[in-house]
Amino acid sequence: MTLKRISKALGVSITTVSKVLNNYPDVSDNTRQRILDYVKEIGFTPNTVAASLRTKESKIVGLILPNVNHYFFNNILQGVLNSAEKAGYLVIVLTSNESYDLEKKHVEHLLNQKVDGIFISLSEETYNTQHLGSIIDSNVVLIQYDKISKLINSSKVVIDDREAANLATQHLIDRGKRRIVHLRGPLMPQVAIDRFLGYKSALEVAGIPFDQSLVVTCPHGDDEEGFDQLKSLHENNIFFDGVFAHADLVAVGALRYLKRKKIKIPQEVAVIGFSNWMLSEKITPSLSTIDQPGIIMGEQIFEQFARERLQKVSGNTVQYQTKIIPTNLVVRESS
Amino acid sequence: MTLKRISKALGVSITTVSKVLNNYPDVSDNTRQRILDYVKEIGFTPNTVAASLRTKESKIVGLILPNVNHYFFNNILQGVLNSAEKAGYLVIVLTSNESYDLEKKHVEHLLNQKVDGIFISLSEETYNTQHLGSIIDSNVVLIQYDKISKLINSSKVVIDDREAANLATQHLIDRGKRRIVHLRGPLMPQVAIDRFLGYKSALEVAGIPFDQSLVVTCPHGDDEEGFDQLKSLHENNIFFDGVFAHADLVAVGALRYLKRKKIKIPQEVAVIGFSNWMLSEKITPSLSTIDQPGIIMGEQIFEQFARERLQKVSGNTVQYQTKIIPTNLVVRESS
DNA sequence: TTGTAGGCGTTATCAG
DNA sequence: CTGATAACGCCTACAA
Repeated sequence: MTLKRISKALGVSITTVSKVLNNYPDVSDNTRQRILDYVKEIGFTPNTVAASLRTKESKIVGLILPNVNHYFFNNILQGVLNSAEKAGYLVIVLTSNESYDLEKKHVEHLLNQKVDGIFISLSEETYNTQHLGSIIDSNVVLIQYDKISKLINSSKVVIDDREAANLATQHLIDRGKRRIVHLRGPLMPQVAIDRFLGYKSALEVAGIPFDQSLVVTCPHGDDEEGFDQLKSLHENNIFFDGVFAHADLVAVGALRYLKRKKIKIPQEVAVIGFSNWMLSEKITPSLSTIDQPGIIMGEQIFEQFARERLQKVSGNTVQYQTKIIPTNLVVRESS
Repeated sequence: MTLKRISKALGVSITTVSKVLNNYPDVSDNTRQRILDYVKEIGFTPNTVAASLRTKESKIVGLILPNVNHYFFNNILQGVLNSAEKAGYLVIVLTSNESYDLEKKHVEHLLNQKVDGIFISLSEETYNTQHLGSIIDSNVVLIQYDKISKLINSSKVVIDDREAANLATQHLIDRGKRRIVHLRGPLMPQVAIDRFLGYKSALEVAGIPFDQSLVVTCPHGDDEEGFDQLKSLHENNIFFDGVFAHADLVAVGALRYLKRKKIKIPQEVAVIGFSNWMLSEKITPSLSTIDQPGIIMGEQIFEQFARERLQKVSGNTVQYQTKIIPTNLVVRESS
């Protein structure tokens, strides 16, 4: 079914049908009603593809996630989907699997597909950002979230990782801990750096000397790493009474080691994670952590997009904004 | 950048450029190379929207999930994304939130968008299936997965819930348990019914009398329900030595109750869940469960689509297939 | 108030 | 081997 067929069936022009469907005022009530009735009767809805070829507006956005098997990114997805649905937008979802090549390929694909916006959290491999430049050149709205490049001019939605890590470390210090291990993320991405800096600054404020031997990396963020790293510290007789892990799963591994060694949690060693995965409240002892409100972030990502898009089509100058989403300390049994 | 601009820049026709880009053989090597070089130089890629208006092939599929905050559906998503990426397809993701109205709206939206295929797991509210009929009428490939309607003629990808539940119950029986509680899902959807039937048939085969008082529903599938239902059975002095929960999270709640009451797991009561969530191996005691291979299912969903799509465009008659994905019993500490 | 005509960027047919 | 031409379905200045 097309406008053409409808116009033939009713003996009016294609234009008139189109006008009615797009709520143009210059159609007589009589004709309008006739068309509306017929359209409803046959259940017609216009071909979005043709419309977007013409109008250069697809009502589709692309969301690139580093992966989908992560609680935090699920929530981001959920939040974006919520808001997009309300605004009548469709969302194309892609995962970069932390690969720069894939990420770049996805961006190109989305650009060919003429999406109205692209939301991206950079892969851990991404240092070259010219694919982000090409988004901007294509006049497509770019929103960076979570792992962002500060050098690229766009709206951003992030959490204050440094502040959050500071909060977590501060909490352990408040519990009387002074030898706090930091199981940190990989060396490069900004989030891992920021969390490390937050950790360091909390120590500094509390007048606790920084000890490099207490900081070890857990690049994959899984529980094996947490287990192994804590084990090796322990076996090397490095004393510690607190653990701040860059991810809940890593903290779970740490807890597992402590339990195996019958080390009392939190009396002897207190543990705090990062992200507030669903599992962190289900385990024993339940895990203290930093709650990253992923759903809210996802919603904010879309809101930013909608705002910018509006500015763009109404010819106003586009205002980039950086939204910093507050995190919460969640205290449970492990600290 | 468009074909037109390229053709002008090189002094050839639009047609020729298009032919080169689509690997038509009837272009001289010389011209072909010239065009290829230029296209690469300026980094041109054709506008997919225009192409799909013309070819009636969008290279986009729609995936409707009941929700994204469920480990199983995440894996489905992951699997579909994997296969779609390889085949050069884009995936629009939507969640029905178990709402029939939303589901129907999403289907219409996808149809207007002229997607090549729609993959759907029915919401719990869905009994009317005429929106599925309209997918078929639109000549769009429909693949049903997980929660399906048997009445609708389409390819299907499911797990054998009945067999899986039978396996789980059988396992508890093998462990010497005879009074096995079934924490079942809501009354209506087929999956919950099938799991219940599997439970029942395992008892029957083992010659254990079925006791209705051991079967209670946990409609939301969260851990509170598991906890509460087990508590109420226990407090009503209903004896049991095994628990088969319809979801891992429910089983987690059950474990929590047993631990609180210092009931020995698995000696006094053995527990098995369903789905193999990530958390089920992280908790103590780790949870025995049925592994639903979501990623494989997702990949199969896309493969089915690709197969059917090929049959359709090559003019062959379409063969509907039902793929039953085998599940695995995962034995851990709780049983 | 209604309709004509041109074009969005691509692909497919067919003639040269 | 190359290119002119029409068409996909819709929107929108502009003319009637």
